Amino acid sequence: MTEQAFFTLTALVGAPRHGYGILGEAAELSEGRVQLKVGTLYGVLDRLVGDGLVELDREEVEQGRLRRYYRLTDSGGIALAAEVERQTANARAASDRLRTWRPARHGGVG
Amino acid sequence: MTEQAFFTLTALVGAPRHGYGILGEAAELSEGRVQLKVGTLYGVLDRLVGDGLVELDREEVEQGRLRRYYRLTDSGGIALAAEVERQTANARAASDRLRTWRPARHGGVG
DNA sequence: CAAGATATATCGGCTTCCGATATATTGAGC
DNA sequence: GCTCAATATATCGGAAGCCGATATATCTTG
Repeated sequence: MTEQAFFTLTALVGAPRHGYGILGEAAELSEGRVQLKVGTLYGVLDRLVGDGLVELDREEVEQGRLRRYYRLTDSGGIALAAEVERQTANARAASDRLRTWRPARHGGVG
Repeated sequence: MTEQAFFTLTALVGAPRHGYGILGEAAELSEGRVQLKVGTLYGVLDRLVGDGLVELDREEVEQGRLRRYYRLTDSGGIALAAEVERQTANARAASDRLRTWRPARHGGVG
């Protein structure tokens, strides 16, 4: 799963959101480590819908502008939870190794 | 940073390794969640060397076969540590949200 | 000689990312 | 009315990156 898909799914946890709203939500929950660009978003959404991880919730017209809301599916929630565990395990594996690593040294004992 | 680059850097923490050895090491430390394929490895290594995150350590001839050992640079270690923090933060953000999510429900209160 | 493991390296197809672009509405400033 | 910016959806093309296939070469097993 790509980081963009990961943030899209996370943005949809709890409440359906429309495309443009996902951008802002992803930026917020990543605290500036934003990865989602408008040129990426709709391709990601199409793929997630195709994979059954996300589905269309409803369409609204707000102040003349169309809003297409998407919703996380059960599969999407499960896939996201699995990805969280995977990333946590990966980060821990690297973190454990880094504890024994000394900066500015190569093989030195310090 | 891609997951393949992440595992390559992690495999090089602590001791220099040659390309083929990185494959096995990455498979071990990911406990089967292996991402690194032989067709990916050398492209990843070239990019990491180009970015200064990894450098050539030495070349050996073991039983007639060339072994090219790579070593993590200081920049590489710092970049890996930053990536670990990033992924940990991402996983936590998603995890926090998922705690409030109920499977097999859409808007239900349970 | 053939097959499999080790070891490096390249190629092409595919997926994905993302800036640019297009379309359309609302609101602010002149 | 016109321009600029924000909101909102959508597509296109270049670029990056992944990975199966392929090539080369050695050693071991049969």
